[in-house]
Amino acid sequence: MGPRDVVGDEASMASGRDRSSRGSNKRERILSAAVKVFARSGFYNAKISEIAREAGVADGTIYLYFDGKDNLLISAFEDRMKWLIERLQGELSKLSEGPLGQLRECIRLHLSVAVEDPDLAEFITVELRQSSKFVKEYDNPGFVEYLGILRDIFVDGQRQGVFRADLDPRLTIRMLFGALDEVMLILALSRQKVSEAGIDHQVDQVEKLLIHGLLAPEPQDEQP
Amino acid sequence: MGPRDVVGDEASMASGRDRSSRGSNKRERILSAAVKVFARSGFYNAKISEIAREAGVADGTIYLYFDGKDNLLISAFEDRMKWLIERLQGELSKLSEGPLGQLRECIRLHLSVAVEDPDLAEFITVELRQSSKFVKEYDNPGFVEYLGILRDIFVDGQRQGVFRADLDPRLTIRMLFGALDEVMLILALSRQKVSEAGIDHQVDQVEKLLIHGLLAPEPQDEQP
DNA sequence: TGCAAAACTGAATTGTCATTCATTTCGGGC
DNA sequence: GCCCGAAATGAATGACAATTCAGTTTTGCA
Repeated sequence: MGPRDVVGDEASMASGRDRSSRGSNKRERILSAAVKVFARSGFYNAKISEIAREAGVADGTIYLYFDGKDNLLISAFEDRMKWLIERLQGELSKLSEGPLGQLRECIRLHLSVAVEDPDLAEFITVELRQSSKFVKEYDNPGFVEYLGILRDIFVDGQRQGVFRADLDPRLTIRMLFGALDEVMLILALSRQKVSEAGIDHQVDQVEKLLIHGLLAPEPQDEQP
Repeated sequence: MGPRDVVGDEASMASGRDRSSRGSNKRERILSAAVKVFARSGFYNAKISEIAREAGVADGTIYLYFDGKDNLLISAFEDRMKWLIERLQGELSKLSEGPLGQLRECIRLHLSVAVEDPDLAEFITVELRQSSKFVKEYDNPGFVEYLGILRDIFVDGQRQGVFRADLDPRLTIRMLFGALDEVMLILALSRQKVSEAGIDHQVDQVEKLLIHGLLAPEPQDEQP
C-alpha cells in the first residue's frame, strides 16, 4: 500500500486525529481538504498549497496521489458522488413504498446533504457548473448515474400510472434536479444551523411544488 | 444594428486597420466579445487577448473601457440582465392575462434566450455559479431584480387564489428558477437548431411539471 | 542495528496571462 | 498642411501558482 496504488482501504482510522502520517489515510485526507477548499474558494482560486496545508501534507505529496489539480477535482467529485449514490441506494432499498415514496426519499436525502455537510453541498453545486471542467470536456459518470437513478424511479412511476405520462423523463429529471440543486445551494450558503425541523420544511415545500404543482387545489367552485 | 445583432466580421481585419468603426461602438463590441468568449471558455480560461481579438481591438483598449477582467465580467452580466429584464417587462406589459399567463410568458422568454442567443444563455447559466465572483462577494443586482419580477407575479397569483397559498414565495421562485436554468443550459449546450416548434415542446413540458405537478391527473374530472 | 527502497518534503523552476505604458495613429480645428 | 489632445496599440513587465525534483525522512526487513 502506498501512493498511487489506487483504491485505498479507508475506514481503518475512522475519525481519530492521529498526528502521525503513518495511518496512510493521506489520500482521503487530501480529498477531504480538496472538497473543503474547492467549496470555499472555487476551483480556480483554490491553491494547491492551501489544500496541502489543510490536509497536513506537503505540496508535492498531493502529486504522489493525484495527477494534477484537474485530476484532483475530478477524483474528489467522483469519490463523493459514489458515496452519495451508495447512500441513496441504501436508503431506497429499505423502503417498501412505491415510486412516490422513493422520490420523496431522494428529495429528502439530497437536501439533507446541505445540512449535514455544507462543504460537500457547495462543492457539488458550484463545481458542477464549472463548464470547462465538467459540462463540456468531461463525461461526469457519477453525475450521470445519479440522474439515472432518479430517472428510473420516475419512469417506473409513469408505468404504474402514478406520474403523468405526458412528461418527458429526461427533461423532467433535469428540472427536478435543477430545482433541488438550487434549494441545496441556498441551504448550504446560509450556513445557519438548520435543524431537522428546518429541513423538513424545505423538503415539504419541494414536494408540494414538484409533486402537486403551483396551482391551488380547486375547491369544487371558483373564487374571484 | 442593435447590441443583439452583432455579427462580427472584424476577425478578418487582422492587418489592415479599419478605422471606419469610429462610431464608438467599441464598448458594445467588447461586451459582445466577452459574452461569447466567457461562454465558450468560462471566466478563468478566457484570455483578455482572445476577447480583444474577437472584438477587433488591442488588448490595452479593453482597459480603457473596463477596470479589469473582473469588472468586464460583471459589466457584461449586468448589461445583459438589464436587457433581459427590459424585454421581459415589455412582454408582460402587453399581456392582459392574469398571473398564470404572466408566468407562462416568463417561462417562454427565459427558454427562448437559449435558442435565440446560446452564447448569452450559456454565459448567464455558467457564470452565475462561479461562486467567488457571483454567489459570494458580489451582490448581483440584475439577478436579484429578475427574481423579484418572478416573485411579484407569484405573490400576486397567491393573492388571487390562483397559486397555492402554502408555498413560500422565496423558495418557490428559486426552485422555479433552478428548473428553468437547468433546461436553458441543456438547450444552449445542444446547439442544434431548435426550431420554434422545438422550444414550444420544452415550454410545454416545463409548464406541465411546474404548474400541474408530477402527479397523474385523477381519472375522474380534470382539465389539461 | 543497518540498509535499500518507498514516501515525503518544500524551495526552485517555469509557464501563463493580466495589466501597464511608451509609442503611434487619429480627427478636427486652424 | 500642420498641430494637439485623445484614443488606441501591443510588446514588455511582473505576479502568481502549478508542478518538479534533489534531498531528507521513514519503513520494512534481515
